[in-house]
Amino acid sequence: MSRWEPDSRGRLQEAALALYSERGFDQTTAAEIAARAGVTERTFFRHFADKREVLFGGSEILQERIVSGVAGAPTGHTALEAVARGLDAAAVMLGEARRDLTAQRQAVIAANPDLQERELAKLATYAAAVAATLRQRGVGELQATLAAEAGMSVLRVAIRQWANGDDGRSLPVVMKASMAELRAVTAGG
Amino acid sequence: MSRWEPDSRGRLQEAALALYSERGFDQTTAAEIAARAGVTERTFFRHFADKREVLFGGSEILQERIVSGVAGAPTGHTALEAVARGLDAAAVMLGEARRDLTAQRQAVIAANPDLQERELAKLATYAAAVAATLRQRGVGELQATLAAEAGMSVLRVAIRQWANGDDGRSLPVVMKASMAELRAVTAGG
DNA sequence: GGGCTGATGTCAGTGACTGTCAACACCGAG
DNA sequence: CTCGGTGTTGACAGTCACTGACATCAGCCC
Repeated sequence: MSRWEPDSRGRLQEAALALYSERGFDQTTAAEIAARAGVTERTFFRHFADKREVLFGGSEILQERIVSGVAGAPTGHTALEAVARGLDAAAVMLGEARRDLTAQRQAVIAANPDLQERELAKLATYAAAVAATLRQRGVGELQATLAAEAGMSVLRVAIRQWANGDDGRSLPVVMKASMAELRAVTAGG
Repeated sequence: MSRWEPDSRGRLQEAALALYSERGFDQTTAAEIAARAGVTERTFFRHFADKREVLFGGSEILQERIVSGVAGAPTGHTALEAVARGLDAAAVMLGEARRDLTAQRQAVIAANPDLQERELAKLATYAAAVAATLRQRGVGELQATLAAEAGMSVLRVAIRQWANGDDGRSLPVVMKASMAELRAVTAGG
């Protein structure tokens, strides 16, 4: 048997989500999260760069999925069509997660400005990666940036709608509908 | 004569921009900024909520200009056309600022992830205000959000291009060109 | 003159985050 | 099997962002 329980990182993520939900982000100290996970505060900061990052564990993987989706789009696709492919990939991955956990996480983020900042930063990172991928496909710098950022806006509103659970539509369906709205609004609607 | 020099807020902003440029954001303490401005650290935090906020002094005014531009658009205008009006207003206001100072500020922000997060948050605030204004004009929630966020993407890329000073175009002109790119990319280009 | 207000100074305190060193389970080489 | 390297964690001290509470004092109104 190990000297320590395994997966301290995962326990820290669970503990943080629970405590942030119960008391709120500001009223939770890193030491409390660590204690709940059975480790020390120092270990918390070895796994996560700061108090916010613990809520964004899977973001690298999600980014990779999105980029792969964009890169895998047929050559004939326009920039926005390629972005839509990436969003489909994201929707599939996120749709596999438990919607209640996603909703809980979104609620925590919505309750705190610092966490909202971090989420925006993550989406901006995705957008930059998508834009770089589009450029490799021959899209101009400016159009690549705009298409990628518009796509991330679509991603955000779709996730918000889906997590709210107002309707029974799956995330991929909501995502496609949101993308259609973007096309409508910029087409002159 | 006053007990203290007037405009401590303005002096703090100047001192912060200078020190952030010289040493970098992380290598500058709030106490150092305060000392350079001739006040105490406590006074710094009375004027600015945190170390980052000192770089975003005029954001409320800019937001007001953008919203006024959107609200003042003719009734017949589409959502995106109204957003373009707001961007024009922003371009006029920002275009009056010294481009070198804007470039210096952008360079400081570009060099630090925390400052980039704050900038994204400011743009998101503008987007939310614009979306609310669009909704008052009868635009649906989803389209209002997407049009507003796409507009803020245009604002960001236009400011970046203008601050870089690669060409001699004025900010309003760059802004219009960027908006045209957005229309092109979502129209199927 | 006297009290009120607003901006500032002073000081103590909390908590986020970091650097450093030690401890110890694990694992591969010999 | 033993030994040394490796990876994860604990322990501890330290810096700095940020806050709350109270004192100070110029300007203003009466």
